[in-house]
Amino acid sequence: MPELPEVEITRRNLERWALGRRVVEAQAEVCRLLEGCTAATFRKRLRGRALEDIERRGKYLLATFDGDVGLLCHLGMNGRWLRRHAGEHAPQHARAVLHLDDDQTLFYANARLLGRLATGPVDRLRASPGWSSLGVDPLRDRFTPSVLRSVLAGRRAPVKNVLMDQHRIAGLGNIQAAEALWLARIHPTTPADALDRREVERLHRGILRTLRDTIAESEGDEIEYVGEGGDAPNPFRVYQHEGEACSRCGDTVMRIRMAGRSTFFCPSCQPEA
DNA sequence: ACGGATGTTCGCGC
DNA sequence: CGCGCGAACATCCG
Repeated sequence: MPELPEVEITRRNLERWALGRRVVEAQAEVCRLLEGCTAATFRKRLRGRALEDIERRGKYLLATFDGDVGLLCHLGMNGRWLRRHAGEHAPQHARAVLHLDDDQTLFYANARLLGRLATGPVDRLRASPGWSSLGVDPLRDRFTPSVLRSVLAGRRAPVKNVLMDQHRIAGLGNIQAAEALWLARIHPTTPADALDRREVERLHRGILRTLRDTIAESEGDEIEYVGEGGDAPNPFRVYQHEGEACSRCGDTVMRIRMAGRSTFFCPSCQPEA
């Protein structure tokens, strides 16, 4: 499920589970997620290291261990970090494992192998293309309406596509972009540089609101998940609500295709320019 | 069975 | 250089 909110939840989980803990054993499956290191170097670099910091930028996670060892991680479309206690079985599609010094085990599971796992000196990981080319992170960096205006400036492309361009603004994906645009009452195909000041301000608020609300929502889920899981209802405002009534105006939510992705919007609340 | 899925990267045509 | 598009990746779910 990973866009910025889920990656942030993952970061908090890892921090809570493992900050200050030592990795007593590490393994990784040889697959295309593993970048620039073999299963042997993965193990050698991480074994014996204590986790000192876990940070997020956009949809990337960077864990720092003592001895200047880093683990850079992208969850792709399906990736997750899960915790298991001693004796519990590994999750499906576990691709990497960190055994901690308190008998907990952390699993990186990823069914589709979309994503990335890289180890190495922290500075080298920070300089790698994925991390170093990220745009402004709305929850981490200084993110004001004027910063957003400069992100959108000079872009004729549809505003939704620009919002999903990780090199410009990092962390929004197909869901969060749709949600932010609905909150801001802006049609997704509007050329980015056609937004006026008021619209940019609404979009700025919409981005922060959907990210914060989704994070809060996911935290609530975690608690409920411990018990039993029925199917949670769609927590989003327009995403995947095609054919249903817009919760704001009652008109029918539409779906169009943009750059190969389903794009949901309300034709009344988000009129085409 | 078929189509679509929360991501990124690459090649192609313009 | 930049943009839109489609494909590719491998699996799951409805």
